[in-house]
Amino acid sequence: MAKSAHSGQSGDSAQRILDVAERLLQTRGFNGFSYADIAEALEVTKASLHYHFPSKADLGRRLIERYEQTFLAVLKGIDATGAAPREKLKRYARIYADVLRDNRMCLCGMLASDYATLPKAMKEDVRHFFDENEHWLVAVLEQGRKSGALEFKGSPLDLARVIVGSLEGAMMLARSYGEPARFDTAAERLIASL
Amino acid sequence: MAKSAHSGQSGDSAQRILDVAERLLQTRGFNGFSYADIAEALEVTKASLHYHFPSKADLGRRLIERYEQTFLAVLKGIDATGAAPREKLKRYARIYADVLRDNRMCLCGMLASDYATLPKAMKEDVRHFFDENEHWLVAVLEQGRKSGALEFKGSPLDLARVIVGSLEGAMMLARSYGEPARFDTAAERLIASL
DNA sequence: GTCTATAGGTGGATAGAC
DNA sequence: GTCTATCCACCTATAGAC
Repeated sequence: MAKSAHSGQSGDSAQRILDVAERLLQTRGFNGFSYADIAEALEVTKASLHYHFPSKADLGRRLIERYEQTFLAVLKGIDATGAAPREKLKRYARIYADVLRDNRMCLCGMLASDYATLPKAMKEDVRHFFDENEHWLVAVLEQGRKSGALEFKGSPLDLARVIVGSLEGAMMLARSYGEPARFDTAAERLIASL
Repeated sequence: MAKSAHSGQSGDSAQRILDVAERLLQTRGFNGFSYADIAEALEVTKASLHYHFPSKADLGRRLIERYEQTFLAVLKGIDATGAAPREKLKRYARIYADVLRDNRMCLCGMLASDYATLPKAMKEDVRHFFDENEHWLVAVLEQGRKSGALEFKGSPLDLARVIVGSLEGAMMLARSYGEPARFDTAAERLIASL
C-alpha cells in the first residue's frame, strides 16, 4: 500500500500493463506488438493504456527502467551471498537461462536488434543497461583474477563484453531452435574456459 | 544475359529490389521496414514491387535464400584456399566484421530476433542458414583438432554453436554502440582460446 | 481511470489500364 | 513490367463523456 491508498488500484493498472507489454516485447520485439495487443490481453481499451503511457516511447522507456532495476537487484543479491567469482558467473548466466525457459529473450537483447528503429531516449537506456552489466562483470572478473579463482588474458572489460555478447547471442539462437539447453551448453563452456 | 534476352532488364528489377530490401532488413529488422520504404528508395510504386514479390513472406524467403547462397559461396572460397583451420576461423569471423562495417547486422541474426513473428517458411529458412554454418564450422574444427592446430574440449558441434552465437551476439552489441572494433576484440579472443 | 468515438496515417495487397 | 487507384485492416494518438 505504498502508493495511492485512496484510489483502490491505481498503481496496479500500470504494473499489469507493464507485465503484459514486457512479455510481448521480449517475445516479438518493439515493432512486433501494439497497444491493441496489450488491450486485448487485459480486456481494456487502447485509450486507457495511453492514459498510463502516453506514447509507445514512454512505455518502452518504463519497460527498460523496470527491467534494469529488477536485473540489478538480482546482481546485488548475488553479491550479498558472498559466493566465489566463478559461482557468481554461473548465477549470472542462470538469470538468462531462467528468462529463456519462460520463452522470452532478454528485453535489452531484443531491443539491441531493434536498435536502429528506437526513439533516441530508448537507445540511451538500452546502452545503460549493458554498461551496468559490464560494470558488474568487471568487478567479478577482477576479484576472481586477483584471488586466483579465475584465469584469463587481456582486460576484464573486454572479457566482460565477450560474456554479455556470447550469452545474448546464445540466447537468441537457442530460442529460435526452441532448445533452451543450447544456451546452457554454451554458458557452461564459456565459464569453464576461465 | 542468361535470363530474358527479350525484355531488357527483367532480372535486374528483382535484384535491385532485393538489394534495397536486404539492407533494410539487416538494419531495421523484418517488422521495421515496408514496401513503401523500398519503393521510395527505388523511385517506383509499391504495386510494381508486388509484381516481383507478391507477399512480404515471399520477399523474405528470397532474401534469405540469396543471402545463404552468397554466404556459403564465400565459405567454399575459404575452403578452396587450403588455409589452416585457425586461419579459416579468422576469415569466417571476417565475414561478419565486413558486414558490420557496412553498418548492417547479419541478415539471419536479425531474423533470429524477429523469429516469433515470422511466417513458418521463413523460420525454417533461418534455421537452415544456421545449420549450414554449424556444418561448415564442425568440419573446420574436426580438421583442426585432428591435425593439432586447434585444441578444445567437448564436441565440435557444441563449439560450433558457441562460435555462431558469440559472433552474432558480439555483432549485435557492437552495432548498438556504433563500435565495430568491439566485435573484432571479441572474435579475436574467441579464436585465440582454441 | 476507463470508456466511446474518431482522427490521420501507414501496413500489405489487389484490379485493371497502359 | 510499371502505373493509378483503391481496399481494408491496423497503427499510434487524442478529445471528451462518464
